[in-house]
Amino acid sequence: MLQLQTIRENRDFVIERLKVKNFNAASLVDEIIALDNKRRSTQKELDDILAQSNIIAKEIGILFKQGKLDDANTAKEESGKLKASAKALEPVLNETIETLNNRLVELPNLPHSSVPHGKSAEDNEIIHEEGVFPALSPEALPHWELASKYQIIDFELGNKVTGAGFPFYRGQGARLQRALINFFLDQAIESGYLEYQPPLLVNSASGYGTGQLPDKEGQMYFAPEDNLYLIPTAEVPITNIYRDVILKEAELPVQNVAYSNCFRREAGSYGKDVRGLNRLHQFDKVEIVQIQHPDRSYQSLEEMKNHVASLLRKLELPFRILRLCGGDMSFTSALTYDFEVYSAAQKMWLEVSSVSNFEDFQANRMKLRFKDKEGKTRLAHTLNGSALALPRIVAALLENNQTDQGIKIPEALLPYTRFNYIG
RNA sequence: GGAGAGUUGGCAGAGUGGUCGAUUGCGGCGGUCUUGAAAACCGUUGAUCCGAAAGGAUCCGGGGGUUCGAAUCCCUCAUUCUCCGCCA
Repeated sequence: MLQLQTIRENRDFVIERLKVKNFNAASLVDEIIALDNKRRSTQKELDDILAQSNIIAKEIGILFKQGKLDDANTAKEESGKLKASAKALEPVLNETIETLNNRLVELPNLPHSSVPHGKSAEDNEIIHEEGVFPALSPEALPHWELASKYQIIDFELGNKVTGAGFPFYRGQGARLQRALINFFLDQAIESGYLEYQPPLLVNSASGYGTGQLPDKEGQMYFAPEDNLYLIPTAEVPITNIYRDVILKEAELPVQNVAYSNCFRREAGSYGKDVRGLNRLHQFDKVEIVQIQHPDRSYQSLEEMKNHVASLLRKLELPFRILRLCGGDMSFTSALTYDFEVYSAAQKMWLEVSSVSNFEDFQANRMKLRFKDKEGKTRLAHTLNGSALALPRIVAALLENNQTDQGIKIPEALLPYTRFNYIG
């Protein structure tokens, strides 16, 4: 969430910026400012009462010691009155704070000044494109058919055992998955990231910390018996490591990487472009997360962007980078780059990574801070990106590299697969 | 799953109803001394909110309660340790 101070001091600027996200913030912002004023005056009032009653409580202690029981009892009465008025004020204050917080989390992050205006995915700005489209014969197969031809991914079996969107990977398919995971992890480690293996279930405090809760609750699988959510991305546990943490400036940047299964209900997205590996309920992803000094977070964003680009280059996949427009960006992001690979048999661009700078939006919600050189406590910036999500990478690899001898494995993966062809 | 014991500041560890936001030690920071460093000595050292400041309020695992007053008493949840049971 945005900082109150920002909203208070830059009302018009906040409203202006959020127009880029097609969000009309004026009335919400004014309501927040009004609630904040009420909160402050109520708190002042309560603080004064408490201060008064603290003084009396101390006096009573002294009076008792001196044996002045009558005076003590008089003071008790007075204290009782103060207490009653404090009791009356407390719910007012709590309610105000609660309403204020509820309003505050409705306000999206401000988009960076470079974010293009726009309504939907069509308005995203293509900032980079590289690689060559493979020349496939007209008989080239989409990946779901290649998957069954070589018996490497079994969607039907997944339907039987679990349900749609939970495929089995088999033989060389399973080994390719494992190879990609290790390749991605090793590449990240080489770039200075520290590997974690996170829990796959998280509590609700973590869900709030990274912003999945409250608004995207329906997108997560939930285990009610234990009140835990299956993670939709490793971003959730990895970023929440730092919830309520104050880092030293010297510890920045924090660079973490984690492989995890990701679970998404994908409620409401049935029907379109969901064949094969294009959209799954359970998939594998390697995620990179950075926590950085506010002055250097955009530098980190560029580094992360370059890291992802280098992975796709090594996998020899044609790809492009988009700068998301205001309308297509997530609620929490200030600037997002999407990576898409070209899957040549489907003739479709598939999103395989999304790299974002959240600035202090997540950090404010989680109270993730650092102590700067002057000893001042400040909010840190958080960033994350997929590096990479597996299923669509696999889809593109299968489709683009199909040959008469089978599916050709790119050079960079050979040490990991230890086979040159699938088939 | 059952029984018992814990949870205090960066860490260790006092504090069982009254001036305790909290003794002390370590660590950190600043200084004296030194060519420099170490040692020694002196000082300093949590977070949040309100306030221009002075100052005030809140926080001793989370939440609730008792009391004029709670780190200290009660309830509840979480968590750690020990023992028993079960188990990859």
